Amino acid sequence: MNPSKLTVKKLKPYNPRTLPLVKKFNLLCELNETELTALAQMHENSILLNEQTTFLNQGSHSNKSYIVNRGWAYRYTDLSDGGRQIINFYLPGDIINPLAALTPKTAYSVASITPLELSEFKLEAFINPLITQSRLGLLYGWMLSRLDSIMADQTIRIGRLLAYQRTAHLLLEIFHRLEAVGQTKNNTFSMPISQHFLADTLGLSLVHMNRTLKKLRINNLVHFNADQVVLKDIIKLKKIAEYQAFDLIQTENLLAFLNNKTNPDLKFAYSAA
Amino acid sequence: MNPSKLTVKKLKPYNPRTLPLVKKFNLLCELNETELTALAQMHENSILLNEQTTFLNQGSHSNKSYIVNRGWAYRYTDLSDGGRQIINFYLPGDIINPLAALTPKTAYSVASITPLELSEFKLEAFINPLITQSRLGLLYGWMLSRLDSIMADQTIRIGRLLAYQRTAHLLLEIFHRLEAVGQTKNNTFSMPISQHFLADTLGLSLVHMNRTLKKLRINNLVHFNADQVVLKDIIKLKKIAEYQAFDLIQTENLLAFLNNKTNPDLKFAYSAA
DNA sequence: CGCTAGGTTGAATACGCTCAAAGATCGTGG
DNA sequence: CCACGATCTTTGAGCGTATTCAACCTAGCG
Repeated sequence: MNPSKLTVKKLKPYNPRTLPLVKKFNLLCELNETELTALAQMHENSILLNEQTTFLNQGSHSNKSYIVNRGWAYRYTDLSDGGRQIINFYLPGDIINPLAALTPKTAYSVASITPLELSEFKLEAFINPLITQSRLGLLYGWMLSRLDSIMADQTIRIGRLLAYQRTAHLLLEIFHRLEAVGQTKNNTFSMPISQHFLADTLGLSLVHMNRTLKKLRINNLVHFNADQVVLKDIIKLKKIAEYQAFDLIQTENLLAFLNNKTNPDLKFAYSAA
Repeated sequence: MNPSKLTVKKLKPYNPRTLPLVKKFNLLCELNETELTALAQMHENSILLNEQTTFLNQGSHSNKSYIVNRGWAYRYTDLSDGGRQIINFYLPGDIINPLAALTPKTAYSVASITPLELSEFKLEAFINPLITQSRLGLLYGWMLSRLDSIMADQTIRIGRLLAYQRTAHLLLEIFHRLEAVGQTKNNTFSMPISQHFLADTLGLSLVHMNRTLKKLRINNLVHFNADQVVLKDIIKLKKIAEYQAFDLIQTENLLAFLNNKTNPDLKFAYSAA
């Protein structure tokens, strides 16, 4: 990693509830003070990265995980013909390399898209709060499971949907993920990536990506202006994309589910003996 | 789940070391008696399923995880046009729904391909051994991370590789995963799935799948006989597929890595306070 | 003002799909 | 033992989505 592209600083005082990860978790259940403190501790240091900087290299060793506080990042692999496949994006509130401490090698590269503000943490340093405060462990596990769903949806998109559908599907996913951290407004969000990134995510050529976006524009489904995206008809988009993904905000009763997990039985199971 | 298709029985006495999951872990580090006992306990009950039976339904609630002891299963989603996308296969030694206890909904359906022998377990019942015996927790986390890599590879395959490459890539992945549980011999393994399954995995039509397999056969790279697959030139296949996936058996020093994780510092972090 | 990165469009090509039909294999029942 | 159906495999032919190649346009920046 080029040191010139990296700044480490202590975060200035902040309200934990404004942290994207906390916002996301807070949608799922009302966090108490102890939990907020533990999460705040995971955010204690901060890294600032320039845009377009690879900070995790395929095959390298790293036992560090990162919380995205601001900006976008992506995980990818380069191919011999000059092509690139983007595996997934990391948006504010996402965790990069969540199991780093348990794996000897980083399997894919991760780079920033925009200027990026990360909190670096070592899972092993937070294992105790995660397992002793049962709901935090559940939330962490829930998040791992969400990542798995995001990956599965990516497979569905590029495996069986047409370019037009794929694109609608991805826009919907990004919309809902940003919605969960309060970064949408009137079906509008900021998408700071070029068409090249979209193409490399959806397994399309740049040219076809462009034509596909044009078609969505012409059909009055999506409006693009600079990096602002407006989803003009979410219902129709979902129909086109066969979008059936887990909708975070509408998750009927994860709250009830989580509260249920704090029954004595489970407390015993999750708390340190 | 149709009860007629399901049998629950106690497993007859067995040597834990013959269990696929244990075999896989044992390649990574020499398990001690305590660890073997804990793993054996996770295998205490057994479910037998007929072939072609869906046993986890998209959207349903389930807090059960399963270890695959014998047979193949797959996770998939059906599409409105009658199509299907297979997200991943579950082979012996794999864990289905590893975080079930932490998630309110099963996001995708899972079905058996062959007759299937599973061990059902609830994660919460094994949280204590997993966290107090630090290496088991590491191995579980390592496995979650492996699943993530498998999903990422699936994205690379169908996103940026040609049908010919995709097929080679998938065959190599299956080969290495079976190798890890001792189910290969002389570059040969059993693949009990029709071409239809391969097509739905790789995002190809059945017809094109067939032509692609023929091309691999003609080029003398793979030999098919009934459900036996022989990889006749692994080096060349890897080159064709740009296969750079994590090779379990060659994992240079996961053992050293794991042993390192048992230093006093980490013991403290992982063991119950 | 000229450079660079990103976006847009046209035209030819190719990879993979659909439709269609014919073999192969296997279990089952007459 | 053979006939039959079901499932899987194989092959041909025409078509369509997406690719590649090649330009040109636009906006931002030094």
